[in-house]
Amino acid sequence: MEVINTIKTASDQVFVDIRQAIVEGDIAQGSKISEAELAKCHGVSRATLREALNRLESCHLVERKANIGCRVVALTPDKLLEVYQVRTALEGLACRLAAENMTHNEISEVKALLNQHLSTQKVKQGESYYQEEGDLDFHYRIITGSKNSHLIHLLCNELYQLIRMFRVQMGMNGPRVSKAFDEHLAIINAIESKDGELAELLMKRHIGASGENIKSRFNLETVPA
Amino acid sequence: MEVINTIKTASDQVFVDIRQAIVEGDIAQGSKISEAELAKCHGVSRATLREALNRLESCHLVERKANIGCRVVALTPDKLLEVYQVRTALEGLACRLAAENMTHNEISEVKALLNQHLSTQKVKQGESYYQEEGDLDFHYRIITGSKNSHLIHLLCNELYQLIRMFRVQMGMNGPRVSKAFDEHLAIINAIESKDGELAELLMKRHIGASGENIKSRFNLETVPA
DNA sequence: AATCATTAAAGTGTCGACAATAAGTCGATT
DNA sequence: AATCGACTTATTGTCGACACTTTAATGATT
Repeated sequence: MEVINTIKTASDQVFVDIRQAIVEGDIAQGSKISEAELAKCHGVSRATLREALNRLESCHLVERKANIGCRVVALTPDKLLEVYQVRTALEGLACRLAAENMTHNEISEVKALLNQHLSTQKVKQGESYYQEEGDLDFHYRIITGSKNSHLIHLLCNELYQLIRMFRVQMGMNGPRVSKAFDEHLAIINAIESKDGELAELLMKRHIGASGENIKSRFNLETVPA
Repeated sequence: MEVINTIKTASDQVFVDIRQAIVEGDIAQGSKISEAELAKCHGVSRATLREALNRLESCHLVERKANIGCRVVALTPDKLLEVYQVRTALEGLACRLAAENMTHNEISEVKALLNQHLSTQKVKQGESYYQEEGDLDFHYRIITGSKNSHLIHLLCNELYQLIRMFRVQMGMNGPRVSKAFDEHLAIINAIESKDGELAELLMKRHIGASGENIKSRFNLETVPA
């Protein structure tokens, strides 16, 4: 389900490793990154590490300032809202384009995927990891189905990991699982009917619901008893 | 009107210089970039130049492949369409958010800006450069008015120069000038009325018209007599 | 003559060291 | 005692050289 990203160089490997460490929370949000330290830690030179840092900056996982250094992005509620607004607009577009451009075959595959999710969900009730992967997989297929390579790159390479970081570190799972399945089904049906307008609307609503879900969780955490 | 981008390091300067050369067409579309050559040409080391190339890749002006090299992006009709689809979605969102978040003062400034454009346009009929700058300035203000920093960064830092490249190298100007002014006026009025939905619709239509305009130009050029 | 293997050339990826900038420490001055 | 300034330290920016990969040119084989 990962975007095909063949690792050819040392900086590729370091980039992927650090990216995962940030997404999984092994490197804390907002923490400063020491080039020398991380380079030694990963067994590469600073030049190689800096190459990796540049790419991390491209996916908005770190922020650099000249002569000052590099910090892991901090997931404030504001930033969360901002990212979800952008994501909603872009995936809404992707969904509309998918209704125009997905082949019959691709649509069938997504429907098969959903059925597979359903059975997996029944077996592993409560265990949300698969569902989360499945959700991302569903979204990934719709996005690539848009056939807009610029949009695909933007979502899959530049925004995807940031969203994953949100979800992983906030432990998104739980009550939305079954609801999400129904929403996915409605979306792929709209796409199959070539109803781009409806597909876009449903996708926006679907993502908006996730956003609201996370937001409410934020409020619960920031206002404890 | 440029995004505040203080040049602090040598790679900053090289980045800005090469970016302009690409946007203005001094470096041809699709041409390969030799690191050694460009580095010598700009009087810096390859490491510094590579830093600049990384940033150029972030704004989608060049494409890199491991062990192969770096090429200036080629503006095919397909790519043009893709970028305009993304731009429409994002600036539409920006416009809706601007209707929610722009202050009365900011709105007044934009209106003053438009009046200034009108007079400039009357004086310099036919000369489209100012109008083009003005158009970008207008869009820039709406975008920043959204107050969504992620969206602002995406549009102003990662997409803006690519759009500028389109316009500069295809010599966009001409018959849409006066029409664009009216559309700008309608947009800012919708924003002033806090009608985000309408503002978004108008902006999408406005950008869509530009897109169609460029597309038809493409068709004229690709199918000569 | 065409194809494939070998080899030379050019270009990118990586490294360690040096230079420049920012942050922290200490002492002098008011 | 507090503030400012010079100095020290730590970190980032930049450089030139080397290693590796790709590409092409060359020559051997069928």
